[in-house]
Amino acid sequence: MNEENNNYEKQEDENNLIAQRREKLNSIRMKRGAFPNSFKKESKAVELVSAYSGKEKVELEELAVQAKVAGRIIRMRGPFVVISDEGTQIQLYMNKKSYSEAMADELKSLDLGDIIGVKGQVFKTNQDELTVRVMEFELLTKSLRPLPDKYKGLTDTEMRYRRRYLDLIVNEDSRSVFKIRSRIIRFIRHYFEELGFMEVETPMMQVIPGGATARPFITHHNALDQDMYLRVAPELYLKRLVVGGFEKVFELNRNFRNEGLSTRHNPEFTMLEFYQAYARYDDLMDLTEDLFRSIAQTVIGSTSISYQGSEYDFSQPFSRLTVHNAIESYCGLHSADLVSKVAAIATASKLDVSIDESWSLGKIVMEIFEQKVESQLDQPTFITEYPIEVSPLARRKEGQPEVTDRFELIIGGRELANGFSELNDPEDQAERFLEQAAQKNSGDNEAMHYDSDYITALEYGLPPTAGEGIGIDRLVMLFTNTPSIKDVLLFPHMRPQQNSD
RNA sequence: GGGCCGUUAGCUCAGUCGGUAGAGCAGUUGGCUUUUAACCAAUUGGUCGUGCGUUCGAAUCGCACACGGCCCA
Repeated sequence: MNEENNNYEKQEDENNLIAQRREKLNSIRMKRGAFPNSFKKESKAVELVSAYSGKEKVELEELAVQAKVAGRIIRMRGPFVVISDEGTQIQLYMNKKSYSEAMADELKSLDLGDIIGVKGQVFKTNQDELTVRVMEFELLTKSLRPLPDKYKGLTDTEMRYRRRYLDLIVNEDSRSVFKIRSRIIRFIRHYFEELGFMEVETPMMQVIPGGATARPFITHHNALDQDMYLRVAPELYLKRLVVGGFEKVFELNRNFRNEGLSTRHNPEFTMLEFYQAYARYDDLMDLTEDLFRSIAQTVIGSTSISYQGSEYDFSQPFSRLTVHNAIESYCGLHSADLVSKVAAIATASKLDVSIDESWSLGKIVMEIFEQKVESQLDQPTFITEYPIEVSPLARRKEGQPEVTDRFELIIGGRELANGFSELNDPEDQAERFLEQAAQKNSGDNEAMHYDSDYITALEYGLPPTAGEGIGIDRLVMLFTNTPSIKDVLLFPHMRPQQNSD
């Protein structure tokens, strides 16, 4: 505490503007409690606007409505002060000539950014602007730091991410993105509950990280002297619940992956995963189409949306293509070009896709797909028949054991969802885990661990089940037309700044 | 990991050929007081991202580093 105070003392004189405001705060402290908390807000700006902005000036004079509102001062022009109350602006009329000398001094010392509470009568100005004629006002919180430019706002992307609160004060667009995010998440919960799914919470700290091929974060539990991992996916726990008889479950929460940052990747991100017993992967494709259509309809208000220059109409069925068909049609190939490992290596080299010749056929095929096809898939497309080697938890396709009953949904060249019929054969699963463990031993730190408790669960019997994960951040990017995952995360991960003291 | 671009006042940005740092906004003082990016007058404010180098002299040229953005892998 002492140390903090010392630092606080030291950072005085950051600049004149802040020093001047500190002076003002000090003189307030001399007179009274500088941070009063007894003001009761009786109206929201948004309520006043919706109730009275349609009324005529004379009507309002007759009604003589009294209002008690509070908010942050974001504009001052002469006797007019505009406050922002939860993003809604309302104008106040505060003419110092109509106050006592003491109150006039108080008014004069108000700054942009201060939070005030006021009481007065609602009226309309000659310019037809709804306004509160302030009879009494009280400074509730002094703002020591000046707000960004009143016209240009805060445009520096780094500052917008690092000081999100400032971004939210001055950029209504940014507020809107996070309101839509919240509505989407609320809608998804409602949607799954209506379908009879139960929301559950499974461990975020796991002894064996499973459910996805990704590098985990490692932490340590001191009392047990045990290394633990932040989960890369909840999948294996959710399927244990299906074994336990919770046949329709979903979890909507954070996953953690120890990988780089990009416009599509943040180390912690939000994932929806859901599992339904007695369903197949094609049932989930139908559900996914309906989910996207419903989100667009309910949250955005239209089944058509535009995203970074593309238009997507979710009232239309999504196209469905196998991995092989997609590569063939987007790279101008024939089925013979991917039929064997030798052929696939030659094809990769022809397409200038860098691969490792020790990789399996399936992995080479997927590398070609990811490098040459995925980014070209603009309109919503389900890609199916993923190779078994890259799908260690998915059921084999009937009569075609080298591929799985799996799909991914690609929109705008990005993976939005990944689902499959679950592998419920414990012996096949054990072999797949062994294969993953072998890859891990040979240096692939994204490969899965062998999870023997999960095998035990499967041995008790997992009913035929289908499951899916949907990346919520990317989904929100799509519906808010934002180019970077940082735009839809309130506090995206940033490198620490130097000289921050 | 590689390439390109950016970093100058609280915010948004100029800064010519290397020659002693500029504007608007906000801030301060005064005026005006039913304005709409309010207006009028005066005025304060800078470790030019950090470090090293070249030079008589560096915001400007060179090198390295940091952070951010975009593109590629």
